Amino acid sequence: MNSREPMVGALLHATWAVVRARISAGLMRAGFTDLLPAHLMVLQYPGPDGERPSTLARRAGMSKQAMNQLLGSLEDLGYIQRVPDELDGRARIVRVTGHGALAITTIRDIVTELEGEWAVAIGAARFAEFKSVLETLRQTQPDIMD
Amino acid sequence: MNSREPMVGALLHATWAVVRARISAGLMRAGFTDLLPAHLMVLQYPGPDGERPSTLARRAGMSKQAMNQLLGSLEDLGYIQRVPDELDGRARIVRVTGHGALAITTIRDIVTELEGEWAVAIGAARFAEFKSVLETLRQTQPDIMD
DNA sequence: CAATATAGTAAATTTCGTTTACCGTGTTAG
DNA sequence: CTAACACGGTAAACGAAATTTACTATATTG
Repeated sequence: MNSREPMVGALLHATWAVVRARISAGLMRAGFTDLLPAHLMVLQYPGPDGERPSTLARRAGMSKQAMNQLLGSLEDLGYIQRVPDELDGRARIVRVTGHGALAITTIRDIVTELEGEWAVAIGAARFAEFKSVLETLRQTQPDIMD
Repeated sequence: MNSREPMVGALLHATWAVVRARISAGLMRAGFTDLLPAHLMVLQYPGPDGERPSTLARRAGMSKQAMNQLLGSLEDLGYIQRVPDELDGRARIVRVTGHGALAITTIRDIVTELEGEWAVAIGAARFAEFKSVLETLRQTQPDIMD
């Protein structure tokens, strides 16, 4: 019985940390020095534009209060706005500002570049298969929250 | 140009969240109710036994001070001990207690079970390939810390 | 229309990690 | 040999990030 074999949990976390580090470093280099790590959860794919705070909270796997704090600071920093939903007096809709869109584009470019490197490293076909498996496995878990 | 395609960052993070949730839920069910989420970084594969605090810090990608706080609370809770290193008067060695070993085994069983489900879901061969790719990609990043 | 559910907010608290600063031990260069 | 430096660990203060608890206002349902 071999227990020296690394387990998916650790592997997934470590590999995600690689992406995260690249995004953070790239954003700093691009001048987005006011973005904190937690903000990435909001700006990351597929971005918050047009969504409700509570939808974003569920998507990020955190409470709506926590998400609202993130949105509050992102609003203070000028990346997003929260406008009233015309169709539902209780709700708000997140709108990404021009500045926010620029940050999102920057993140997307950074990740695209990394994906390119990875595709070269292990082969485009294998990498595509890898992403496809990831997507399938993620959907194993119904994201019920709060 | 299709920008509707999910990117690795989000995928990795979401999939890791699935594992994390399973571990937390399983630990609670098994009675380890005093373990906090951050403790998993220490107890997760391959476990801290015989290692130095600073080694664990580097492995977890955090400062040695942060790791020491985790180790301190895990010691208070009876999961580990820190004993002096006989060969180096400055260093300490982490020793997992019986209780700690039980928690580690529990985590390992939970992840093994999930891996089994995943292997069934997508096929054992594809899953093995998936893990292999993960391992390769993780090593893209040299883990230099502190 | 009353009861309940939903969306969001606010404040306090806890958890988590970094920063700054330090002590003691080991290693190395002169 | 010993002075300088590197290394492992620790402590306290702080900052970041998320939860818990509690509440308001609007929608929906019976």
